[in-house]
Amino acid sequence: MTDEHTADRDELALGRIETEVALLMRFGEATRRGTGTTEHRLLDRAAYVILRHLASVGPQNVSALAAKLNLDGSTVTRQVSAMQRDGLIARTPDPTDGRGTVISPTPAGLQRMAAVQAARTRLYGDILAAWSPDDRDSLAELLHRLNQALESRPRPR
Amino acid sequence: MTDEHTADRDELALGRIETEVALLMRFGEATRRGTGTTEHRLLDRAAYVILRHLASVGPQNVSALAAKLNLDGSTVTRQVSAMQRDGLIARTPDPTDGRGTVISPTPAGLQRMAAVQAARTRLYGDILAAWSPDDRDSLAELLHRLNQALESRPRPR
DNA sequence: CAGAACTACCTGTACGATACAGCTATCTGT
DNA sequence: ACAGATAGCTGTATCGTACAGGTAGTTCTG
Repeated sequence: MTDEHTADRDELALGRIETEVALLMRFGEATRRGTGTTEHRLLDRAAYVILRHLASVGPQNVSALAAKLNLDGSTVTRQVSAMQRDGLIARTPDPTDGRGTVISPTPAGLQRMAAVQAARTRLYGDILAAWSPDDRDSLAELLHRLNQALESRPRPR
Repeated sequence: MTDEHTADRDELALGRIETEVALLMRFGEATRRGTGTTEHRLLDRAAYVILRHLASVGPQNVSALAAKLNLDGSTVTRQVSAMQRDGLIARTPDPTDGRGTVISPTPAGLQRMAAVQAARTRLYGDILAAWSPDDRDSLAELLHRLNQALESRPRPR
């Protein structure tokens, strides 16, 4: 912004970030698809994210979940139905609103979530085995800030 | 590994990384889905990735693309067919192998790819407007290293 | 307080991206 | 020259998602 070198450097960094995020996304998807192996036999990803959210902020109704996850309500309805069938969450009528249904994680659901989380953490430990603690911290911190930046800018258009 | 404090700190960082990557993935998908708005009207994501790869390493056959993108050959076949229909790539018989088909980007394809790339880079510039150049560089670098680490460990199991 | 407008959820349906299985044409090694 | 491998295509199935429409319950308004 102040001089041309800085502008160039920024351009470059942004391009690299764009590239790397795209690449990471590819990896994530490939992993998700390809890994029927472990976790995803236990818990498909949507269920994992829903459980994490329920665990962190407490029981929620379908609409709140949908809003948080950026998904259509109907999608969440179905995912929640599947999770109920699998005993991962429980539906109870919302006492304060006859239309609503409150979704709560079951102990089994929380336990499965924790197991998947642990497996993933282990996986990262494996992948980042050669990294210094400082680098790990930095990555965690920068990703956190990136997500914050993304969150505060939900409508890119 | 050497002392308990380090181990704890690592655990923590790994957990955070796991969380943030999952979150980033969610964002990416939500953006992809929700954004019929701009880029994705122009170029769906698979096409973008394919074009990027073709642009960076030159014309490829379907199998090579599939391997690189971690996708089934049939998937790539269909994507490539759609891209051919849209004039983004051209198929030519492989002169050195009668079975093969070489996929090359067309000028139109490269141009669309560049436009999407520019749009994305601009978007990141927007999102990271408040970041210092140093932080941007760090993020780019760490993401790059993360992807490298992921790549050298393609089969987590 | 009655009807209108809204909201929460569910169900039907459609679509896109993907995988797997099976096919044909071609190539390669013995 | 034949057997087996490989490249690509097509058929079919699945999964996650969205959108449209329906029903029941809630809130607002005159």
